[in-house]
Amino acid sequence: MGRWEPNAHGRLAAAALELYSERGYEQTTVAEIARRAGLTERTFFRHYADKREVLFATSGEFQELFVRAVAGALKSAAPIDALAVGLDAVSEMLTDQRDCVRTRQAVIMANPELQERDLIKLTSMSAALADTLRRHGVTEPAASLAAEAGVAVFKVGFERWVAGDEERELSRLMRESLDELKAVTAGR
Amino acid sequence: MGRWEPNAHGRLAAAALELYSERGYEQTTVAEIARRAGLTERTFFRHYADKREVLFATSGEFQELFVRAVAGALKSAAPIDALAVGLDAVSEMLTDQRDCVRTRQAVIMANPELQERDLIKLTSMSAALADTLRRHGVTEPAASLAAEAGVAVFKVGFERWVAGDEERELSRLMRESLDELKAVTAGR
DNA sequence: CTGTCGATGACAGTCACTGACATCAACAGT
DNA sequence: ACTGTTGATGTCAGTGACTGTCATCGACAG
Repeated sequence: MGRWEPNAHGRLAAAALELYSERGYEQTTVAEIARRAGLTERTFFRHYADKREVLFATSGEFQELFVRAVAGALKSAAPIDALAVGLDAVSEMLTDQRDCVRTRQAVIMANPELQERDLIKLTSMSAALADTLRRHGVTEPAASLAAEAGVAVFKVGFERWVAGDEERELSRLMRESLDELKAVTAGR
Repeated sequence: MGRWEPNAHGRLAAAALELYSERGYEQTTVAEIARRAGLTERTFFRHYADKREVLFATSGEFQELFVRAVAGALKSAAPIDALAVGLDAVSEMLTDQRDCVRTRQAVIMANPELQERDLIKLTSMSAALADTLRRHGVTEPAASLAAEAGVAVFKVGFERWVAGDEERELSRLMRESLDELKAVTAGR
């Protein structure tokens, strides 16, 4: 057995989400998060680069899933259809964790600093998708634009899922959003 | 004559851009910016909410120009064509200030915190465009998606303009980007 | 001449974040 | 069993962004 309680990383993330959700992001100090996790402030910053990052621990995993799904589909599909496959993959992942995702999103939406961090994660996602498209022969600027379009569809579909009642499936909302984007860019 | 030198706001913005550009954003303290502008740190924060915001003083004006152009065109054009008119309007505005815009963009690209702020300004722009589309009868989610698409085209066109040589006109790059987006969402 | 106003300065305080060094269980090699 | 190393953590003293509060004092209205 180790010298310390295991999973300090996860304990910090859980404590942070609780506190941000209970009293708000700004009203929570890093020292409080660390104390609830049974650690010190200094140790918090050894696990997370800053006070915001603790809410985005899984974003790398999320990005990888999206990118892998798109890369797999690209061998036999047009870029826009490969992106649809990726959107389907992430929809499934999010559907499994609906309550946790909603709590987290409520915290993010309540604070501009967290929204900024969220946006740069989506930009990172867009860059990774564009890179994948390029590796499969899509040229610029089509690759960047397709990736941006895919992320835009994700943003709108996700927002509707979080805001709406539980009846509407995420994957269905994603497909509807993609169809709307196609319609609107076609001039309708 | 006033008690103080005029245009404290502008002096702070100029001093900040200089210092960020000369030695980098992180290596510059707010006290240094204020001193170069002949003011104190406390006064800096009366003019700008934080150290980042001083680089985004004109973003409100920029957003208004874009929105107004789109709103004007919407009376007789489809959403996507109205957005094209807006892109043309902002292209003209930026073309007039090419050197200053490039300096500023180099500073932003060199620092993640500034990129985050840039992204939330673009999101604000997207929200304003979506609102304008809704006011002109476009329903959700088409309005949000069209707005996101317009901003995506702006991002890609602008990036190519800043990165490329001076021969390529911004408005031309914007139109090319929009055409590429149409092509890629149509499945090609 | 006088009272209000508005932009600024002065100053103390909180908190996010960092660097440097100390601690000490676990573990490997002998 | 002895010992040196390792790695996650604690401790502590910073720096700098940002805020609240009160003082200052030309301009300007009446």
